[in-house]
Amino acid sequence: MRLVIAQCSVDYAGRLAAHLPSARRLLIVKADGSVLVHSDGGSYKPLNWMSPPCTLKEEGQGGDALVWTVTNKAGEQLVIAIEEVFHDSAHELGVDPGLRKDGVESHLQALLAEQIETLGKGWRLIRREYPTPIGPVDILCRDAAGATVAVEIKRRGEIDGVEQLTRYLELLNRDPLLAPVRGVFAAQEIKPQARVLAVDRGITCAVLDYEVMRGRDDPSSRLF
Amino acid sequence: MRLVIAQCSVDYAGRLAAHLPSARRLLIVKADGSVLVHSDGGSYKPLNWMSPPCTLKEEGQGGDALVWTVTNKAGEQLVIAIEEVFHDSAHELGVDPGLRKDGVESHLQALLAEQIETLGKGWRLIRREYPTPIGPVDILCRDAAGATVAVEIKRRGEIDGVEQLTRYLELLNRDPLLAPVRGVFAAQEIKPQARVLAVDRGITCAVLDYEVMRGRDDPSSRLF
DNA sequence: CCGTAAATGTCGTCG
DNA sequence: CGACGACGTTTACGG
Repeated sequence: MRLVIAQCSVDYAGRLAAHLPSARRLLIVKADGSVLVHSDGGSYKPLNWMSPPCTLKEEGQGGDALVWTVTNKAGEQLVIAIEEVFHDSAHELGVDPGLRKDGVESHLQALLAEQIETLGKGWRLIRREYPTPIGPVDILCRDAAGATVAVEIKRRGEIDGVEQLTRYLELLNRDPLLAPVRGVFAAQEIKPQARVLAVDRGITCAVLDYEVMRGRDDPSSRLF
Repeated sequence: MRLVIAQCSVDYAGRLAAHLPSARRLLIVKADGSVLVHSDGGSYKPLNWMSPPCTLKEEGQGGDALVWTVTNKAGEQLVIAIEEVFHDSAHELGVDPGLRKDGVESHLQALLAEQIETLGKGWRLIRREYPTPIGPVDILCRDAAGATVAVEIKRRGEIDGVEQLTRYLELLNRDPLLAPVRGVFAAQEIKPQARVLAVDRGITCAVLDYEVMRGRDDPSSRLF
């Protein structure tokens, strides 16, 4: 990894065109050739960048002036005109062992499938990821009376999720072996507008308590 | 901006829990206190990070060992345990003038409004960003026969966009001065599932060629 | 400040 | 390799 602090201007020509006027910035060149241009604020997103795989060509322009041209397979180009370099260092980092995550939707889905009676006493799981032509339904199950229920799970329940569940319900209800199928929209948090839309469509809302569900979980299935 | 190359392990506890085993990594501390943890590969996204506003607390553990604790307003924490430091430098960068973009959806919308006959001979623009209670319709126009048409524009046409247009159409069709209103889903690229859904709902799909439209553009309206 | 829509989204997963 | 959905999405924009 190479770190450069430099006064530079940047142009990107690819999926769109973008331009950065001259200023002092951090340039990062990673081992895979990718380049990031960071300012001293904003957030984790660089001002500009080129994703790997790509190649960096460095050309002198006389004096301190340099031009870096970064090109990827698709022909997208990032051109960095360097006026002055204030810092330039290289470092060996090696391969990163990578990130372990816990608490995402897939885990919520696994927990709810295990503990389907969270939604109602006597409920039984049919299957997770029940396939339909427009994609899998998170959970398909039967309530105590034997009626089919489709469950859509989100970490944060917003309008999109209600739309998604609505599409599944429309499709599932065309299947005479399953119909009538009703819907449950389950999330750790449900936005007011999503709840209004769900209720308007006859969909039940269920707020899930991740910590409680995790507490009831079989510990062998935990990540760490 | 401070740049540190260090052997470190990282834990994040916030919206989810995440852990990074010990490895050599780049740590960036920006002027606003935000922290990025980068490996020597991947892409522009850090392995882990804390967005501003946040505060960094640095504590010695004896020897080279250090612990950085980064906390934000919501109580989310990023804990970086540093075993060994290989590089540590600070740099003044100043405020960045920011990025200028060209070729995003707003530009596509402007071009299509200018060249509305791309969608059909004799079509006339009513207006861009036609307001409705649930948000503005990208373009409202009339076809050669004088029938109202609502156009939703995307760079990449996916299911979300069809849903969005469907909501607009439902609303617009309640207005007796406009009804019947039909829909056109216009994008540089339309995904198969989005096309299926659109056609099923009687929405016409139109694939836009940005380069061709740009060639026909009035150059005075360009950003640069 | 909240809600919605866009993004050079990026990233995983599954066909 | 493409399609699809999640994301600590982040970010910009409007009310």
